[in-house]
Amino acid sequence: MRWTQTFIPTLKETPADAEIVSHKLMLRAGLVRKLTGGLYTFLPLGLRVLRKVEQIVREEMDRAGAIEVFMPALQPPEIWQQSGRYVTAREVLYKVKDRANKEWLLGPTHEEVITTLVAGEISSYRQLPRNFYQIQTKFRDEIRPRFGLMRAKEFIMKDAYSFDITDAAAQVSYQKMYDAYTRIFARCGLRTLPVEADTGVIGGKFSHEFMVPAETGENEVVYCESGSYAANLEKATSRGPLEPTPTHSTGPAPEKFPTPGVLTIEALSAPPYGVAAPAQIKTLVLMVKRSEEAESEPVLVLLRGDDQLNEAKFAGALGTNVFRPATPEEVFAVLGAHPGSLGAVAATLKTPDLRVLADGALRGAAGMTTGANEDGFHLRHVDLDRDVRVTDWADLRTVRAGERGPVNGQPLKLRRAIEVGHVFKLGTKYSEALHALYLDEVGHQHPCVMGCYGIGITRTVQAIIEQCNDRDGIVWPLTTAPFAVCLTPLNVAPDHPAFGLAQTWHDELTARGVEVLLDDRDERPGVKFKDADLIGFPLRVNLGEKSLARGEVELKPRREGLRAVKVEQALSAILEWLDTESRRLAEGVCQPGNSALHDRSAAG
RNA sequence: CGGAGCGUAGCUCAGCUUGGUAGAGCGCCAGCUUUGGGAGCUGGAUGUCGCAGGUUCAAAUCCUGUCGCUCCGACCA
Repeated sequence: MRWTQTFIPTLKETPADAEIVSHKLMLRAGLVRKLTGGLYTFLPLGLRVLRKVEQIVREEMDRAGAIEVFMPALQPPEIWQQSGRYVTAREVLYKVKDRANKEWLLGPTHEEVITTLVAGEISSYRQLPRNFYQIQTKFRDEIRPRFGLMRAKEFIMKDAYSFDITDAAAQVSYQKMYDAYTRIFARCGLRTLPVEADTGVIGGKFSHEFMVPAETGENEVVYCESGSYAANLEKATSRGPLEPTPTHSTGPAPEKFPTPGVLTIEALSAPPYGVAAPAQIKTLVLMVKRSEEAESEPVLVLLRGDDQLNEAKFAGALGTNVFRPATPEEVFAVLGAHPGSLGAVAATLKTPDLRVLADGALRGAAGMTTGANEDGFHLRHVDLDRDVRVTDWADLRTVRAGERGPVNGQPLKLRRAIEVGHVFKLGTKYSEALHALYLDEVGHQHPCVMGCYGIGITRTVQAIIEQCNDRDGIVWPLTTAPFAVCLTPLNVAPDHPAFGLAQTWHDELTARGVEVLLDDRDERPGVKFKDADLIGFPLRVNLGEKSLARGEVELKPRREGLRAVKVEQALSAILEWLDTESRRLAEGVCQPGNSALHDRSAAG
């Protein structure tokens, strides 16, 4: 390909609406252009990268035995009503109407469609297992699209759905996808960290997210250096807070004492009270909706004073994710006091059958201090077991860095990350709702056990840029670069030897299957060098008069120094470099332990 | 949806406080010079100042409304 024959609008200056480095570089390198918030046009270079990631995904999905299909993006609302998600997912659903005023949905995902297909086509255990996948545009009415392709209204996703006869078989399908994902991201040149993920209200422990460590990520992951534990913060557990919870009773009964104006844990831990945060009980009031029709009902949540509620864990413990903090008015109605003076001591409760969820870190807690449900007063000498009627115990706290990991007690670390893939064991939720049933050997009917597996293709493209860049621009891994080689003749006069040579090599390399871009622009060398570095071609070859006079050209790998080679050896040197580089990447694929934890230093 | 900020040339931005002929740099076009890390000089083209109202002799500037974008939060199969 010749530079002047394609369209590569690079920018010297950063567009004002880009915030993170990958977004800036995508725009500056001419990979994409914004149509409007959350909607982007892929320009030729961006499209080439996109196709490369798609191809890697396709090859690994095929290798893992998945079957490619292509489903409609436009979907009938009926199947969403059948699965129940017409209501639960309503906030992300784009709805359109046809001329007969019938409503249609733009698919944010395809569980309903694939399950409907399987329901009609598969009826025997002999036809299972099956894993169908597609690469397709998804539509989600994101409340706040941001960071370019990271969170968009329309994006490309690879989604796969497995159907098995038993739970055990579904686990095998799950593991195949997990392994395929590990290979996919390694081949893309991404260092990812698979973490245990929240399974939400569906429950179960089979969900992993593939995370790209990056300060700009929207997720937080918890991990330990030994690699024995890694989880999304929403899911992460530990052996508990570092500071122990007091367990020695300090008095025979709770004692009320005045605390005028004290509304926070901090205020109560300061003089003159001096009650350490771990010796306080934090009381939260949440309004929970058990079903669409039900009224919100209050639930008390007890945490240690220095802990934060983990809402995902709370949702899991409750079996619903429809809840919100109570308003001060609701709080007063329930407890007779305002936030700052709340507590769960049974004797102070107006409603004895109020549901009380307590975090495990409070087990056996004694000599604690908490609100008295009377504005301006607290209670001390509170013993959990003696004074509080806890309905349910659960792990509800958010893990903090430094705590001991659940697996081998190693200290936990926290860092931000971008989610690029998610594997999830679904169970029978959709197969039951949409009747994807099979007959077993003895003629009994069962719902298929399902799994779903997503990769954000467009997000992966940007994640690669976020991880592989330097001061001068993008540093593409060879496997996902828009072109492997950029030939840069410094003179493009038709009869100039540099240009002639570049054209010959371009044709020669192209014939050998190498993806070459010939920079045939009549620009000064500085412009060409800057653009090539900005876009980040793995290898640049400079053909200039000075070195040609010595019978040489220059090989400039994007992340290595300049190297002069004799003209007659140049082609084989280029091919050899590409060969070495692709072997180097392939080795990375074979070592999935290529720890994503140790960032930057090993980056491009 | 709550909070904050921004909409002026293709891009980055100044001008707005204190109303009075629409600006700079880059890019673009032409010419000359230059030619190994975003060249120099000369000349040129380019704007309903996001949109709609209002105030005023006069609005990019002040007021009201509205739309869009960005960030923080809430939300997020």
